[in-house]
Amino acid sequence: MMVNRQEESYKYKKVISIGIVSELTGLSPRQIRYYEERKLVFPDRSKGSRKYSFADVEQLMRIADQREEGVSTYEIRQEMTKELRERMLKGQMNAHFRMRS
Amino acid sequence: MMVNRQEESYKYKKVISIGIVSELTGLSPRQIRYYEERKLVFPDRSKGSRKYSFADVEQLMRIADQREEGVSTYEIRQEMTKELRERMLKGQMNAHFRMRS
DNA sequence: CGTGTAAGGAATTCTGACACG
DNA sequence: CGTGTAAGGAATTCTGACACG
Repeated sequence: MMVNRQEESYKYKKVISIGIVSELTGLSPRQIRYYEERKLVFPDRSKGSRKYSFADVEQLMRIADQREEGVSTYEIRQEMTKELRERMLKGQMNAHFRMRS
Repeated sequence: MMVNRQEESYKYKKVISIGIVSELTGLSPRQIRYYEERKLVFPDRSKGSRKYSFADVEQLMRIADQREEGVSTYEIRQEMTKELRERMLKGQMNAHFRMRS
């Protein structure tokens, strides 16, 4: 499951405009912008307009699923922060004990 | 070097507008459109406007290199057709003899 | 809270054409 | 042949705001 650097970068390169993201996710541009306001996605800006990565698109699809289940943007944000904390902790443990994942 | 289907698709999904492709390749929109006219790239259309994949971007970078070396669009096209013929022939041989690549 | 919409402006993209060479 | 540019129009995106609830 290893991917070369070039291949990997496709997933994270922010090159997709909001209209296409809207088509890809089924979310309205309004919703997509609102989720940014709530700090759930972080597009780049290219001359004023938002640019998203495929990773962002995946993230937005997860958000859409959770919203359908009635999860609030605040709760989604909490969950994200929590997962980030866990990943950082795991990273620290790896650094200390040279664990293999 | 195997990549899952999701990962793979990022490379070929046509989601990038011409302005971003221009930034990514250093080519002008005019040049990019011209190379399409010469049948060197084949963007999709989303409501009238061209959409490119990362594979297209790579292809355009190769074209840019060749053009700098003085290769004409006609010659580049010939080379592409030739490579396609070879790949198709190889595919046929695989089908017949169950060769492993 | 989450989303729709109308508003006005700025930037993008499209095509066909003329220019140069 | 390959590329720049001005032209006019259409579609996109942006922001801040009002609306509903």
